[in-house]
Amino acid sequence: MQTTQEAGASEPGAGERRRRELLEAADRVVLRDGPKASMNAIAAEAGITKPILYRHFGDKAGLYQALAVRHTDALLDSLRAALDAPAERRSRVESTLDTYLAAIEARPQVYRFLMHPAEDSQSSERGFDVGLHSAPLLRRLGEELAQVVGERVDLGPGGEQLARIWGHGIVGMMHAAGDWWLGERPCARADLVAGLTDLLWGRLATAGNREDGPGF
Amino acid sequence: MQTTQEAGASEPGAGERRRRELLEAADRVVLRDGPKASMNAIAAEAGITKPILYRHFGDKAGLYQALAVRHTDALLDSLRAALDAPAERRSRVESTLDTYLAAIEARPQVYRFLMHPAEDSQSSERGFDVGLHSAPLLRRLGEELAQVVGERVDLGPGGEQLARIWGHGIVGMMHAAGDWWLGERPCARADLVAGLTDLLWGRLATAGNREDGPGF
DNA sequence: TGTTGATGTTACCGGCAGTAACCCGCGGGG
DNA sequence: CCCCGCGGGTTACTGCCGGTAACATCAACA
Repeated sequence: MQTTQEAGASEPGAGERRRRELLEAADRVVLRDGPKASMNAIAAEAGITKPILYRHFGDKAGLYQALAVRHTDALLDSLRAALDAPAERRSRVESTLDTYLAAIEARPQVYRFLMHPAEDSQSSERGFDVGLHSAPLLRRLGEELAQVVGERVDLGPGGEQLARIWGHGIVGMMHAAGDWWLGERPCARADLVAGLTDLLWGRLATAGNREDGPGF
Repeated sequence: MQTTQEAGASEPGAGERRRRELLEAADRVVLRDGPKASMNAIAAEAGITKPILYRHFGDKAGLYQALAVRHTDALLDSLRAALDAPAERRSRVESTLDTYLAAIEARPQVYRFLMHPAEDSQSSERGFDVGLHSAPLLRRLGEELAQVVGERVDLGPGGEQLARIWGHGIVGMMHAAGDWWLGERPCARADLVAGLTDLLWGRLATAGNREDGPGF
């Protein structure tokens, strides 16, 4: 076995490499079978059997979380790049939205997996800790955006909290609209981006009522 | 053969009543056990056994959908009321947001169930029909809001499509922010409502940059 | 050589969704 | 009066999944 080329207790990154291989196999299966990929299928794809997966990731939620972290990191890098590009604010928002939509458009299976992960863990708690149930991806995106907004935009007193509200709100808007758009494809990506940006730019407040209808 | 409207056993609508009883039992179980409620548990709560549930609802997704429709209808009624109240536009938006948040605050278990229902069905299709995976509740809310906006607000040419984009976007914003808020409770409900409304009213566009930081 | 520890396997458990096959009371026709 | 069909109900099963215990293999080291 070509391994252990250097003496001592196994080379430093062997475990890490193995882990990455497993994650890539899991990725392939999830990409092929959707979120209902079974541990057996993932293990088979990786050329091993279930207990090894469990030794590496604890349980299914652990594997899913590891997968999610990978993809979320990648997506966050893209989004940060768009958010940091030198341009005026509206252009940044547009290109960030477009980056997100392009990502989910390119790999809808991955996206779907990220949005509906494990759901359970134990969490048999009372009504407490109702949180953290949904996709952690959305939370991370929301917090990240909140941080960017909070440290760059002057929102006056209480701005930190307002930034968090906006961060999660904007991310949710992006997500839901993207989800719907990905399913129905009612328009080009650019149209969706423009529409959402208009919404964020307050066009709902300034638009007039229609002559017909009860008004709004 | 219809029926035997006399004689105690079956009267017109008996099936409907039975169905409602079953749904109420299912509701109780879901409220108690969360989204992982099993068909066995639901059947036991209803005082019957599994196959009857399957005769009534086909499969678990069918039961879940029936439950979801009930709650979604109820929630939609509340929201429509808030949306139709006579007041200026901003007040309507605020009271609609507040109604939604009050609902999820009052019954977080029901809310969680509605947001993460079945996930599977068969749907082993290719990349097609990627849609309708997530909670149908969000889709319904989005379409409903799109309709209200589209028929009341003058959005110029292409307004129908823009209204749909906004409908789904606003609903997603409301949902994600509510989800986060419900989990962390970082502020009072009214603060969240105000923050989101500010966002929709374009405050992101008009806010200035902070002196420190790279600007936005 | 024998021990130890990592690595991998088989074989199993409990629980779930979903189904097949049986069961029982009741009304109607001979 | 008896039997027959039929709708509502149950028991008992299949197949799959997540998760685990116990066993097997092999390298390195004393």
